[in-house]
Amino acid sequence: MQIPNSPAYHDPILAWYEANARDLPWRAPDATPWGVLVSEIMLQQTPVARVLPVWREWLERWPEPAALAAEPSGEAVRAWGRLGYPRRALRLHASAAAIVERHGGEVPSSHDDLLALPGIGAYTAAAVASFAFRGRHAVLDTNVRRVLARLVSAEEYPPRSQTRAEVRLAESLLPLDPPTAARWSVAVMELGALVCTARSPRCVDCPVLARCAWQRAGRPAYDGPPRKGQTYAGTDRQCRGRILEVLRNAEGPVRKPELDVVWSEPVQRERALDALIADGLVDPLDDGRYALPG
DNA sequence: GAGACGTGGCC
DNA sequence: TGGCCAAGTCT
Repeated sequence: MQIPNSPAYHDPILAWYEANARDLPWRAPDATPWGVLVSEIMLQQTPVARVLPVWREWLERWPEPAALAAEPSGEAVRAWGRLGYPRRALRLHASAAAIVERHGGEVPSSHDDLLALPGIGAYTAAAVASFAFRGRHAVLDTNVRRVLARLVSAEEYPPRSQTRAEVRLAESLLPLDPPTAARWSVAVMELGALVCTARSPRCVDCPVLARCAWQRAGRPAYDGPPRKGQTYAGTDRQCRGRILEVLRNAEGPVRKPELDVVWSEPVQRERALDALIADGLVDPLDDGRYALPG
């Protein structure tokens, strides 16, 4: 389905955003591209409320990429705290180093240069290029995908994995003027986060309710294939989390028994520890102890 | 392209 | 209670 670039969609959503946007620090006028980049990595699969305090600590401690790059990667992992998916901290540290080496310490503004950084995929490259540099890029995150699925495709949820059709649709809806496109992108994301939510959407507050295809169709329930539910208890992921938590909370290197106590099943425990080492999240010392990477 | 990868809050 | 969900990326 092709929808022309249309102010009929743009104006109500942009106006809604002006009136309803959350006052988030990475959206402040004095937010730097580095601050935006850090926020985008932290916000991957992680709610805003949990990101806020950690983001403030990071930006105070490492106000620019060079400051982070100058520290051991383990410090990034430790400061990551309980945000989850700690490989993100490692990749952010590696990105900071790459920014210093390849871009003179300045976060690059081009989508291609951003995409080349570790931990930055299509979404994050588009988000940073848009929100930090006011560029014109299709920003297709889970919020935008859901809004477009409903507003245009009359589906309660978007497909399981992103399709070319979704990308084309998002691009076709992008305002022509780059700064306006950047504003539009963040506005649609915010609409998805606050109104057009996954469960119990607040349609009465929607600025484009009258144009919503899903609404006009009678809000039919999702009838596609079951969406993946992630188990956690008893998994390697939980085991890895326990091990890393010990290391984060320790002052320095710890002995093996201190790690062993967090998981009773030895085969899984060893597998998880080996995987953490392979991922670069844990450093096995010569003296047999374990530490966050140096 | 399916599966791995953390953590916690909500209904 | 427990499944679902949260600004994804990588292999």
